[in-house]
Amino acid sequence: MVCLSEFCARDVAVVAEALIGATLTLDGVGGRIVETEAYAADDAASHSFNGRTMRNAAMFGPAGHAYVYRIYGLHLCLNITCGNGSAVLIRAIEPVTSIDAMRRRRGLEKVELLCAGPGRLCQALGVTAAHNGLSLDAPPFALVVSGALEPVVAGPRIGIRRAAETPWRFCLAGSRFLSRPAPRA
DNA sequence: ACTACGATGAACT
DNA sequence: GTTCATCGTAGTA
Repeated sequence: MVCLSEFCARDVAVVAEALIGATLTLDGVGGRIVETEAYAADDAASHSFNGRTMRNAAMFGPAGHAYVYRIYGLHLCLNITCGNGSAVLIRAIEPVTSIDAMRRRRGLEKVELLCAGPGRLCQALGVTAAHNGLSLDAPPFALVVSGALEPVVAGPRIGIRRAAETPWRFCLAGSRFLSRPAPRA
């Protein structure tokens, strides 16, 4: 496999789909990515749509880095940058490693819910605002993309008002770890 | 300075 | 299905 920055520096919808099945960890805590969304630069739903600002600066930095932002004043969301103002939101992970650490942060909870949602997975992995801009190809992060061709279903993105029909949410077909039911194929 | 509003999650009915 | 906590950011003045 080519290096991560090359993998990410492609069409953001292609990257979002290709990231399904990849393994993401932070300090060894993490698992398999099962749900993503693509946000392009020329995309009315994207934070980068109105140009570079203090908050979205990481989206305009190198591909393969973290873009972390706060939403609704309380939750954090983690994205993987794809260059030129585009990024992939990580919406759900299937917990694999250090599930005990996730439970310490999230409380005793069904494993299906530990990383089922962008805010939940940030809490479970221990993502903080200090991780904004860091490479996902170096500690404390590790991101290993899957060589296998995963069965993916696409549908509309969650929780946006503009460009609401664009089918840029990608889910691992049949996964029990999604933030919401997968769109019907 | 002021204001409106989120790429959400949890706790309700 | 509904409500609401909670605040940084960005747009406006």
